[in-house]
Amino acid sequence: MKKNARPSNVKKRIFSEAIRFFGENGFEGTSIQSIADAVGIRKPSLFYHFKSKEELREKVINALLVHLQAELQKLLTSTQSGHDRFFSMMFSLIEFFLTDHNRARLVIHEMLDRPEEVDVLVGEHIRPWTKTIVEYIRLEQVNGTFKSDIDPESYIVLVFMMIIGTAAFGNIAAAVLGSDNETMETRINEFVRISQQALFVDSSSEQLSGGEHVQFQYRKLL
Amino acid sequence: MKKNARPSNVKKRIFSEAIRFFGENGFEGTSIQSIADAVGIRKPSLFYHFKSKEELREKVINALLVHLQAELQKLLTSTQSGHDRFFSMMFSLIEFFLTDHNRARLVIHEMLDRPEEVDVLVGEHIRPWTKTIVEYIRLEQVNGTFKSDIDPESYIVLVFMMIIGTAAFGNIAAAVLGSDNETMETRINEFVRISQQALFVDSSSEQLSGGEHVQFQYRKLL
DNA sequence: CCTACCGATCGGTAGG
DNA sequence: CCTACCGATCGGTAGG
Repeated sequence: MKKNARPSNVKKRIFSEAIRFFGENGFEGTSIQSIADAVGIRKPSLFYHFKSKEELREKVINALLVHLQAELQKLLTSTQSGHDRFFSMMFSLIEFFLTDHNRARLVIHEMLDRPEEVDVLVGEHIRPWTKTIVEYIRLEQVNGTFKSDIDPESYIVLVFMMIIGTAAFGNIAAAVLGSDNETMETRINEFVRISQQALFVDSSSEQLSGGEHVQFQYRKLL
Repeated sequence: MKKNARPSNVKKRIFSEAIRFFGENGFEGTSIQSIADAVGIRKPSLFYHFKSKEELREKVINALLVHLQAELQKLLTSTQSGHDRFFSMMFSLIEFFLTDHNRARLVIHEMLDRPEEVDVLVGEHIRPWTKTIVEYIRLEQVNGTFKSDIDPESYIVLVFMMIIGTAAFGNIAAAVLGSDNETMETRINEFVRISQQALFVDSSSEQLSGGEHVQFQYRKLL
């Protein structure tokens, strides 16, 4: 009976507090004690659910990538044109990281601390999806819709960097410029503009339709 | 006599080891002991030069921004056209972070850990330069050389994210895509392409001249 | 720049 | 899930 029991509430709460603390302060900057305090249990009780701090880290980052993978999976089941699928995936990424900026912070912390391990996990969960996008970009290059001098792999990585950068420290970067009127919305608008104008051959027709598509969806986030 | 002595060799070595460790492992992930070991002194000796770990952190990040500021300053003294100055500053940023990826890692770590403090320092040392760039972009928008729908502030922030992202985890991100043939050079080429096509109205003439300009310079880094 | 030492906190275990 | 406890390491000080 107890063998097949689903994760207890306590275990779930440890998990969500760990995501929060690891995202906010990083792994080294987070003590098991602080997580236990936040959950409302004693420190040794935490080791009943997770045998070490390291295991907690691994399960947290793994869960995040599985979650993202599931979000991307949803999109494939709904039959769409390549065009729609492409922008849906782009939006899905934006939504995932922007709805909780600690996700982006967590990923960045992990990429800094354990690049090889993150590579393995991303390879398992995310690489199939990036490959799909790469193939789609190549197809549209042959069709003449997308610019021929795009390097699809680099393009995806750079777009990804803009997304997690915006999510992780978007709100702070405004002060860098000394302008108060720069909102998150204008930042995302500019991101959409940049990533699309780097893509479409005809930046006056196709680009606009794609732009409207993405803008329509991300507005739900704001 | 000793009062006016310049920073001793030991102090300098503590400093450079601190940059290395803080960049590689972050502030919380670095112990004073490990820095002392790397320098070849005992731990308490370090506190003769820096009164606390916190002071060491502040001086390290401050020195990095002063260094970057100095690099940007150089460009203003050499009289150039607005066009050349713009691309020189872009290149200067790329060079600064790509010649030592720990600089980018350090900045990212600090932005994650102490956003407000980084804001203050960037405001002091970097904001004047971003303002110059913003003004130049607005000028070229009026001239009709740059696209009218650019949001200059957001554009600069997003370009900055691509640069430090590439410098900090550029080499790792290649594995994300499962392609071995994606080199740092193609990544930077794609970065230049994206950031320029988002800028120029006429992407077949001006863009190419700008592109050649930047490409010519960053090749020195590779 | 060193030896000697400090209280606090770290991740983690024993045993219930 | 708790109490009681562990060795190791943390940043930092005293005093020379």
